[in-house]
Amino acid sequence: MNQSKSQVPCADFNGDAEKPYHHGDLQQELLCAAGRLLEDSNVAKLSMRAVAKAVGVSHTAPYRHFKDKESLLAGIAGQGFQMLSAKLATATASLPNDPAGQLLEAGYAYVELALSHPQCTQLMFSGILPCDDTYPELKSAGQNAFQGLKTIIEEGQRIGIFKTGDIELLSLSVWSGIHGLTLLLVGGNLPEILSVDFENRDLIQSITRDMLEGLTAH
Amino acid sequence: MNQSKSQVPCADFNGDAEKPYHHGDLQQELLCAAGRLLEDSNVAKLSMRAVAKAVGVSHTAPYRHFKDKESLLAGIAGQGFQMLSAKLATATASLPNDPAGQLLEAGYAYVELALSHPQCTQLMFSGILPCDDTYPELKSAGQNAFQGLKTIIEEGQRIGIFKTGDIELLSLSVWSGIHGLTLLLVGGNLPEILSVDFENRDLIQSITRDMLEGLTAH
DNA sequence: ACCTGAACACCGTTCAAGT
DNA sequence: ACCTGAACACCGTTCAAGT
Repeated sequence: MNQSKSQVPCADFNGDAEKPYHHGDLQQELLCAAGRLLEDSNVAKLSMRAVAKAVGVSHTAPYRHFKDKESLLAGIAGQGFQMLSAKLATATASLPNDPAGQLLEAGYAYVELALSHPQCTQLMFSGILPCDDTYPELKSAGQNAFQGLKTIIEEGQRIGIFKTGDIELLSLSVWSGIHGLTLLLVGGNLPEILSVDFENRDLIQSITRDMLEGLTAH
Repeated sequence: MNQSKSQVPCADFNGDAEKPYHHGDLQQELLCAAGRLLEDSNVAKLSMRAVAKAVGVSHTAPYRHFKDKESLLAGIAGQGFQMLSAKLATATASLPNDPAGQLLEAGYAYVELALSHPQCTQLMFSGILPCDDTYPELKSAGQNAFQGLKTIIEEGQRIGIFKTGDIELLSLSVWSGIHGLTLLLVGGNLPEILSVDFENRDLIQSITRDMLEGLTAH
């Protein structure tokens, strides 16, 4: 899958591509390479210098495009939130008029994305990055992702299958549940805690059902 | 600014030989100082050398007691899990025969501890530390914390106020909800996402109610 | 405008040597 | 047994200088 950095045995293939002094779109290439390197290890071990080297540029070049390392990380996290919004939108659109089903699909989407980009997911919610206006793009990307959930709850209330109540609070309850499960999965905490090795889909299904039904006996 | 040992302004108070060559309980002191320094910044910026300096020992001394930096971090996280278990136990004991109330108290306890040690909380679930047998103490501390929740669910089922079902799956649903809310609070993601500035207690209460009642309209 | 190389002040970790 | 100091291979970041 990803052995890209251990060694590059046949690195002579750049003979035909005379790298010009000015790079094409260095900013985007740095972001892209950084995202890849991030998943190869973890946020603590991602280095500016390694990113620069990965795109074949001097170790100070990134500072033309990113104020510092945090700013680069904010760029990666922003992309993560955008992917999340997109996946949630797709999941919602796939089951029109079925908010309960949409919730389940949203859960799948959330977990799937998180497990395919675990380090990025950690970064997005790690508190390393400020959530205020320091990185406006990061902030709005996060808001968009939450909006996706709110839309589902709103629709469920409108057609009368979800209980009434503050939409943001209900959305937060649902998000917390999915988010908590996702981070436990990503963090690898579950295998040591559950005595049975459940499939991820079963876990999401179980949690979604509990969120809909509640814990109380009837 | 590197005058490390050339001069210390008022360092004569060690005349009574307070500091012997062999330190009292260096391991515990390192752990303690590391926990403090961690909360002063974040896990990425915590350095072995700074910890050593904080307890007044050479920067290589910590390696007598911790194999590497990760091992030190595991020690901090382990303490965090122990505190969590203890708080959950206290919360549970405070309301005997009232599992629903215990759930709410457990939620308060979880959030309270997390907000008073945010960086430690991030570390505990960051995936930076392996959850397998690499750090047995860390693993069992985590299991103990989860056990606290399972006990509440079990009791609720026993007296018939919680629905039947696999205890671990139900516990996981509950934990996910509380955990998700907690991490969103700790990560600072909520202020940018909720348009109203709720009190933490109200958020926990709202989520606990939703977990008990469920989202479905009746 | 965009990139480089040297430079500085840090890191984590190892190891021979001191007490 | 426990700690130190020098050493090594890294970092992030700055800045004068090159194209």
